[in-house]
Amino acid sequence: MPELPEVETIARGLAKRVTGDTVDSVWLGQKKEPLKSSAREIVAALECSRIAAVRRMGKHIVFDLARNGVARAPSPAKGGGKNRKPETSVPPSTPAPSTAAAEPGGGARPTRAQWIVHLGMTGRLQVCDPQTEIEKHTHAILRLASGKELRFVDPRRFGRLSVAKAANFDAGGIEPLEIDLESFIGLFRGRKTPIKSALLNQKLLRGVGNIYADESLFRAGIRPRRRAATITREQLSKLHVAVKDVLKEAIALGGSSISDYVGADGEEGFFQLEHRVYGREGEPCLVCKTPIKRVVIAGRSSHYCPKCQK
DNA sequence: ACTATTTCCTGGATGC
DNA sequence: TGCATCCAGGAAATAG
Repeated sequence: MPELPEVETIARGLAKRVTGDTVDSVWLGQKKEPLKSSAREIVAALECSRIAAVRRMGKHIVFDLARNGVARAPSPAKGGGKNRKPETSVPPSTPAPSTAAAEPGGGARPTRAQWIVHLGMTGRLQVCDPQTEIEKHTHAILRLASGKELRFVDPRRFGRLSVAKAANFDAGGIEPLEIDLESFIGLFRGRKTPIKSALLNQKLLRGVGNIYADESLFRAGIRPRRRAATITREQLSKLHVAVKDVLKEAIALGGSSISDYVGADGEEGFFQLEHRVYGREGEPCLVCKTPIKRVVIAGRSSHYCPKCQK
């Protein structure tokens, strides 16, 4: 379940492998759930674009795309949205025959767009050779000029693909690793919601998920159900540090993972930050030996030490 | 304007 | 062994 540290790790791995490469063609599966933008838009943005950069914003992976502004011929029928048959896809479209090539380059403005990938719970991006067997639940394949393929696989389909045409994707919220103390405290002012819910709210902080929310609250000594507005400045100050520390430690370890996580290459195996409370219901607190409690907040399992956290 | 709850998905774990 | 049930969780949608 990729949260900020895992996404950061994946984005770095992808950046190493595909930056500078060009997307020759795109195949999209027939399942519509993973697509937040239309298939047509996604294909149009990706095909013939160069991957200028790969980076993380919150839990999103952002591919910055660049392309010289040569007017391309309208791509051949993409199944027009409606009557898409199963196994629809975008044909291995060889770049449209020369309609544009003759253009003397005059007024060719570079265009910018972004491909946004959210991995959801089980999403993975693999960089592999074309002959690698296509896994079940593969929803997108980008064929790259280098000969490699970039594939999006997501069994549970909580992941999402979208494009931002003007390269103006807004991930909402503030990066937890960048926020200063006063802004951090300001996020919670006047909020009656449990602090745990506030931490998970991507419009406030972007990138904190269930695991790191629990771990941060443990380190700060705050119970997850505490109403955000009732927490003292002093405690929020501790939380500010705790959130950053937890995320930084996890990034340093290459992202932690529980089950569905696979690295950018598709290889298994990342070190896991030792969880002090997450998933440890009933086990002794590592500080005071009190059994860790589990409650449900906002539909999420929330773990805390009833003695260390107030 | 907020906050709380429900919904979407599949595979793995559990129970009988 | 087989089948049903439950659970995990991010974020959008819905309800209060």
